[in-house]
Amino acid sequence: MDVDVNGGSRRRNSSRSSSSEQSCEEDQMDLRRGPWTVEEDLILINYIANHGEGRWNSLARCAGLRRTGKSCRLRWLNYLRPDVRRGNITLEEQLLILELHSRWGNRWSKIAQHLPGRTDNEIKNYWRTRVQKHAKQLKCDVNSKQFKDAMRYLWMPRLMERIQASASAAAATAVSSSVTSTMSAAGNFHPHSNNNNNNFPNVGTGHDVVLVQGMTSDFGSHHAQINANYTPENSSTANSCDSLGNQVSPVSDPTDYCYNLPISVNDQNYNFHGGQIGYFSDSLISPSGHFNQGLDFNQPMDQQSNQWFDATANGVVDQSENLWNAEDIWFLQQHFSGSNNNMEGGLNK
DNA sequence: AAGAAGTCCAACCGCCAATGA
DNA sequence: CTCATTGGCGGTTGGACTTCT
Repeated sequence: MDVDVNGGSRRRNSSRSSSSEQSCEEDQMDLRRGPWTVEEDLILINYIANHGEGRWNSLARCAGLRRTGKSCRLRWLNYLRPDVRRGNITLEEQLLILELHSRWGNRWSKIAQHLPGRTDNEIKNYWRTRVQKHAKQLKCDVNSKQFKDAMRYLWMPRLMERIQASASAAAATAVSSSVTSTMSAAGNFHPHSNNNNNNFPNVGTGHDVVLVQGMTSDFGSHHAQINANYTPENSSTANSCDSLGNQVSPVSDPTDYCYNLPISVNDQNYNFHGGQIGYFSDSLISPSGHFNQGLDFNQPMDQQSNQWFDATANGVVDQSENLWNAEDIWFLQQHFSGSNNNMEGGLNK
C-alpha cells in the first residue's frame, strides 16, 4: 500500500490519523503516499489551472487524485507553483535568512514571506542542513549565544564580503563587456529588477517584502563596503553607518548590527550593525579558503591551522560553504573560553 | 571498486487556530 | 456554544545522492 511507483516504500504507515484525514481515508481507501509521479503532478497542475486552488480535500477528490488534500497543497506550494524559485540559496538570501532567523527564530513561513519564491520548507531545510552543520563545526548549539555571536560577527560579515566581491566582479564584467542593460554606468546593479545579476528575485510591489536596498553601488564600487569606523558607541545610536555618508534609518532592533546593507522589512528600514569589521579585517580578508572540518576548540591552534592548510592544500575546501578559518577559530576560542562567553563584550573593549 | 558515512530535501506527522454549520 | 473540517505551521524522517575511506 505504501509503495510508490518510483520504487520502494518511502514512508511508514502512521498509526495516527487526524479526524479529517480519517474521513477522507474512509472515502478513499487507497490513498497514495510518497513521491509524486509526473502524472499526478500534471493532474494537479491542470486542475488548478482550470479551477484554481479551492478546498484542498475536495480538490484532491475532484481532480481524481488519490492523495490527501494536505498532500496536494504541500506539493503545489512547495514544488509545482509556477513562482517557486529553485536552485541554490544565494548569498543575499543566506544573509537574509540569518538576519530574519535571528529576529524571529524558527518562524519559517514568516521568513519565507521575505524570500520570494522560496518555501518555508526550503528555508527550514537550509537551516537544518547548512546552519546547524556549521554550529556542529564549532561544537556549539545552534541556539547558543556563542553561535549567534559567531553568526553575527563572522558569518554575516563574511557573507557581506562575498556578496560585495561577487558584485564587484559582476560590475567589472559588465563594464568590460559594455553590458549596460541592467546595470548603470556606475556599475550598480538592481535587486529590484528581474534581470539583476545577483540572482535576487524580483520582490515585486507588495508591501510586506524585504528589499535589499543597499546592494547598489556600495557593493560594486571602490568604496569601503563595510564601515570600518564602527565603534560600539556609534553602533547602537547612530542613524548612519554608511561609509559613503548616505543617510540610513535608525536601528530599531537592538540585536541589529550595522553593515552597509540597509534592509527594509514591512517598509521599515533597518541596518546590519556590523561594524567590528576592522577588528576582523585580517581573518575576513586573508585566507582564500576555510577549513571544512570540525575543529575542537581545545585543540592546539597550530594543529587547527594544519588542518585548515591541509584541507586547502588538498583542494577539498568548498569556499562557498566554509565559514570559519583558522583565525576565526582562534578568535572564537578566545571568546568562548572567556569569562563571560560574550563575544560582543570582548569586542567592546 | 565497494561499502560506510554524510548530506540533502521531498514528503509526512502532529498540533493548533480559524472557520462554518 | 459545540463540533467537524480545513489549512497552516514547525518538526521529523526516509531514501536518493554524494563524498569519504
